[in-house]
Amino acid sequence: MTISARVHYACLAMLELAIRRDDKSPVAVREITDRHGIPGPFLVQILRTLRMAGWVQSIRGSQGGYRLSVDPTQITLLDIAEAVGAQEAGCQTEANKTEADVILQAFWDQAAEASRKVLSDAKLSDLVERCRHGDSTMFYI
Amino acid sequence: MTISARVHYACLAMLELAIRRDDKSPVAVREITDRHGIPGPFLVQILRTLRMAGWVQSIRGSQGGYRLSVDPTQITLLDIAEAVGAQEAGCQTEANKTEADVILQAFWDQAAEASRKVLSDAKLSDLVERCRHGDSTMFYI
DNA sequence: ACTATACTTGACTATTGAGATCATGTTTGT
DNA sequence: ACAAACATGATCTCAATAGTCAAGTATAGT
Repeated sequence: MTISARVHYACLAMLELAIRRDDKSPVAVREITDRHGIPGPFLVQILRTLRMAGWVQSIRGSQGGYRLSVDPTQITLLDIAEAVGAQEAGCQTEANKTEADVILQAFWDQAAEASRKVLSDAKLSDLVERCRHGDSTMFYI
Repeated sequence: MTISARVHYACLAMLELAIRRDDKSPVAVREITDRHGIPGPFLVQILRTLRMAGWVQSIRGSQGGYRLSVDPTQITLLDIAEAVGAQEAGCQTEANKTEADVILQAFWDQAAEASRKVLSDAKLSDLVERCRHGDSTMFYI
């Protein structure tokens, strides 16, 4: 599971929208790019993907912007990463013929699964909480 | 932890050399490439890296080849992957300024650590055993 | 109705790194 | 001497990521 800038940006945007989901007015793209230093048109591209996934809603026109349209407890970092196209870490060599290939592949799969597990345990709502409490300290295993 | 073809090939080569470490004569590059369908010059490039890591020894001249020069119980898949340059999955955006950045980064790190853990538990000697017993079935957690 | 603001869409460019190859040189067994 | 086999560095191709541009559409506020 490779975390590209695209994935990171997508998560930042979702987090921002989740934090401000009770605002009266929607969040403008500009506000997100300014706060996090994301290239504007690039974020728009990413938001489009998120909209097609049904997770954000866009409001056009002046005073427009984006709004979260799902329950933050139902979305995980893994969901977001996969939606914007993080690719599997599994090194799929076309035809695994030899036994050694198969054995190694099993480990690659297992490693990929381990990181997927971490990300699928991270609910968007948890991140919101963490941001609200200014709790940027993490507990590693 | 992205598993590139380079990493996969490196592990295949190390595994092959580990299996045949008690052979009288060294293993020729040609034998490895033939068995696993690895592009010849590419494998040579990888073997050079492994030699510089001190894990294989090259014997020049006719009847030459490669030989494992370390104890297979001391080398893990993670070691090999890092030696040939698997890059961290951690998406290091130059300056993590905002708190959201820091919080997300912690998850990327944690995910990377999870897959590193899997690979660091896989000793080369274990793989050799598995190959010897024709045991290509894996036990997922 | 006009206009500024802000999202929509699709095409486009640039940079990077992985994967792979080539040519030429060096070493060594027979 | 000859051939087999490794050594080394340069080079090439291709795809994906990161990022840009331009022309268009919708809406709020006046």
